[in-house]
Amino acid sequence: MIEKSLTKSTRGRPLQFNHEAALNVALDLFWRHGFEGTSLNDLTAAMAINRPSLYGAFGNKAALFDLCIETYLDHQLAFIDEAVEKETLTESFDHLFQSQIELMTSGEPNKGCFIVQGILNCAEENIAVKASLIEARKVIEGKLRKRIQVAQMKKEIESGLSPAAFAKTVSTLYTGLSVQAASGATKKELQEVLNLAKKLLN
Amino acid sequence: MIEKSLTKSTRGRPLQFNHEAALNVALDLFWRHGFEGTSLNDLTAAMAINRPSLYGAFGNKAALFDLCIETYLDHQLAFIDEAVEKETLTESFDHLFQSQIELMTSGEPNKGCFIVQGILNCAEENIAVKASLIEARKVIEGKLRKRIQVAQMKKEIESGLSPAAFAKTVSTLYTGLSVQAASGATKKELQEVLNLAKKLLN
DNA sequence: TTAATTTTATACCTATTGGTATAAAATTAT
DNA sequence: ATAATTTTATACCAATAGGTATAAAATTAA
Repeated sequence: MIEKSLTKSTRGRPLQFNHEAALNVALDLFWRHGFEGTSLNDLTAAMAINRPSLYGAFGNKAALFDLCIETYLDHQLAFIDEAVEKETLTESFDHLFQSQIELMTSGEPNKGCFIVQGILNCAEENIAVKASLIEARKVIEGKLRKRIQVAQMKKEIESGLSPAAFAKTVSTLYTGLSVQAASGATKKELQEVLNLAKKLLN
Repeated sequence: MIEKSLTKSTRGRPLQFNHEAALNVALDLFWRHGFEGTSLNDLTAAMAINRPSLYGAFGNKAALFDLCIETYLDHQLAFIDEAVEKETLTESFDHLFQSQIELMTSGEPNKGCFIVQGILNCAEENIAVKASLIEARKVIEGKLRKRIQVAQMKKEIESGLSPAAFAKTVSTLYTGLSVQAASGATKKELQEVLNLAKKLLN
């Protein structure tokens, strides 16, 4: 019953659009304009489906947004999992921030980070949406913390400082960069910031 | 003609509300819920005036928001001007970030930074609002840059690095902290981040 | 006291919002 | 073929958005 719309049905009129492609289009819109800034008319026009189809396939606007968060984490932020698996902590941070800058200065204008945009963007009535985003950030920060703990065990960095605090500091730099990108900073400017910030990361 | 509503009129029914107090109420709402997240009904209810009075006194919603930016810069961010006038660069940064953390963890939940919230918050149709906010950030970054140049002239820090890039790095940390605050970070957590980040600032 | 002037209050306007009822269209199982 | 099932299309809904027309209320100048 729950998987009604998840399992491919054998009877009835076939779906006339690609589920995943439509989801990516929705993510692109939410990314650029935020949850409240993207209307259902915007969505259905860009996804090239009509409104009841959207509700049938994705539930409602908030559920669609949640699916976009998943899509973003799985596809756009795959570099985070890559980063934490690097051999040294320096390599991890390099891969993390290089990939981030690349992603956030793609598009015209810069799209910044979908998660960060969303957290600041959504109004009070959509508190559930905001909670999903904050949870996503917590997951990311957890991955960074574990990576830092490994580095401490390997004596790569001093074991005195709190991994949680260090992870939050890295996360703070990450969010700062994404806001700068969203404010129009160029890739070159972000690179310069990153170069200066390396004092912090080593 | 232009100053029609700026000059205090001698005839006619007197204003029944305090202009500045009403503005502060509006700032508080916009700060918490953003430009689109704050409706005219929200505004008039909280300001305890009716709609035509708001339009008569402040123009329209966007003009009111612009006035709130000014109010925020003048009153809430006064510590930036204080900071750049400190004797040493270390003192400047200390005052800057201590004041910032204090401000952004005031309120329940944390209000974060009005400017940063606004930049990420506003939709495409309110591009003028966003431009005002980005301009405000540019002014702040300029003040930091000048302070850093002074420090270089006084040989307080090495003269090799670019003041603009350094200022943008400080600004990046600033915005990162404000997003962390808006995401629910505690004052203690922000302090820890700041302590780690001091490696960056010295 | 009356005329001019300014603010306040009520009621309204059009456009847009997220969401849905209903029936036609397209498919598969019998 | 026909019945069952699923998606699509059109049209609609109530609620809310930002903004304004109109007239009453409150004040000062004459």
